[in-house]
Amino acid sequence: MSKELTSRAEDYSQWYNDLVIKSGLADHSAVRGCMVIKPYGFALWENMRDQLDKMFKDTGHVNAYFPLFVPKSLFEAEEKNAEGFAKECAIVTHYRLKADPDNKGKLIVDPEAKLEEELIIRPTSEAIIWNTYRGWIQSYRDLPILINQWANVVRWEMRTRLFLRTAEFLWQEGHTAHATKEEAIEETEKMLDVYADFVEQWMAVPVIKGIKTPNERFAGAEDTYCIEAMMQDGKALQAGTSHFLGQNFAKAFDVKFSDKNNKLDHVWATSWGVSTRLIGALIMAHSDDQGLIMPPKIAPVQVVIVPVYKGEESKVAIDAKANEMMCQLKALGIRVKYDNNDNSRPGWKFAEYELKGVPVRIAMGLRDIENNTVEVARRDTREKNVMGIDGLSEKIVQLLDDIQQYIYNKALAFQTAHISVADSWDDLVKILDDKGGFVSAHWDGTAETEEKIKEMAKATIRCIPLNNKKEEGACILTGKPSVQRVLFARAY
RNA sequence: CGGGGCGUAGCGUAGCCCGGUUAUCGCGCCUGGUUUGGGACCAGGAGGUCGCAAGUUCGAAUCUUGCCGCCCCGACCA
Repeated sequence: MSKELTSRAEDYSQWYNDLVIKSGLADHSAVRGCMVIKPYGFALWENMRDQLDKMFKDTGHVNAYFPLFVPKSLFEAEEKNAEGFAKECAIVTHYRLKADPDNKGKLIVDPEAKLEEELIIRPTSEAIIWNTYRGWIQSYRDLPILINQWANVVRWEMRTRLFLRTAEFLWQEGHTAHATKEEAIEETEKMLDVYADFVEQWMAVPVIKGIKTPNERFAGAEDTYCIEAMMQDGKALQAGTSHFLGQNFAKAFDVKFSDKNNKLDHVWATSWGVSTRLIGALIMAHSDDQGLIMPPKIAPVQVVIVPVYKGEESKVAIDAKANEMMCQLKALGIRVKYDNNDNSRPGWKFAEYELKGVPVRIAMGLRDIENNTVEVARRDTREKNVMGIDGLSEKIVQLLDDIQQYIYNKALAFQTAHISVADSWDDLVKILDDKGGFVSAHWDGTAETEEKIKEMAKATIRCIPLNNKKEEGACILTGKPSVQRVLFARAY
């Protein structure tokens, strides 16, 4: 493995790829477009998943699991949804292989084993879930249903990138059913808030909450709410979506309930999801040319202790002291690793844990044993300080908090600095070209204009921010009247 | 699917234009030793269907044809 990471300035995209692979988060696999999530990457995902799962449960949701396969007839039931996903579906057509008579040791698809009805590998689970809900819902007393599932889905993307866009990815998808429109909208907004809280407070990535334009809406939704994050190269990344589905799926799957007055009505629905793509957001929001920078709250390892030996006898003393410190840190709930592997030297370990983004590194050598100190280095600022061992654990807890706050503030400052206002077409293009980031500009509200802007400036409307201030203006492209500004950006 | 690049040891590569002993070098790996405060050093060692297939040739990593795969830029998208 080469020591050097491609720098962000040199080639941002290459930096990202190098970083994912060299830090041990994930690797390309033998399957086109599919990645192997390695233990370090999966540990990160588990921490994210566990926290989200807790937040879902705290808001009244329960987990369930639905099949990977969706019969084609169910898949096509909600027309817009089916149409939206049709061109990126993997399809199972057969259920058996057999020995190839012309080619010893090889297998062929058994033509006798063709399925009567093709099965779609879920790109999302609305169809199979709403088909199931029909049997669960008769009365308003059966509502609401607040279910989440942790699953994998497959979307046959033309071009893939580790974490950001893979053919198969892990995610969670919430699917809720409600008696009233108001309640469903409330749920949609509530889950958007959960996502925003998680991404900001746990991942330390500031986001902008908003609503998608009809063009950018989830296929089959009445409204798509989203959180948008800003990456260090000035490109936006959709970090999570929460959809108000209206009665579309209830109508497609004939899911009705009797209200208190025995009046029959279709059920109101929401769905919401975040995926392993969040890991991509995390990497691109915080990391630097030395490697990853993990937010302490979800870092697989929060503190690493590196011993600096000098001769055999020092090992005994340092190991003892380090183990004692590790116990104290663990007692405070800190995820700590003591790396006394003697195959690599301290300098190598320092670089390695910086690459992996471990928030705090403690180096402990003979010098420290004598002085009752350690060297504490923080990954975010790369500052090093010699600190006394007494009362260190509590200081480390505080330090982890400080780091979490610091990287959030840094990302927020970057985001704020990358929200620009444009009042002319030339300004819009110039800002997108030179600086990147979000550009707040007027838009006449038509899909045609949106499409044209996308073609001409390669920028999409990321969202109409929630609580957007109403403001009379002229569309940046057509000059037609506009009632508010929207956020444009080039995006992942 | 269009444009560009690339496939040689676990990783990164030289050799290819102009065919010819045993395929180069670095990292990593194994054994032993010395080391350890920012990616250690010495000695010895292992590791290769040169992406696959066919062709040309006395002889192919090198030339020809076909195929496969990957990466990057676009179109599609979370």
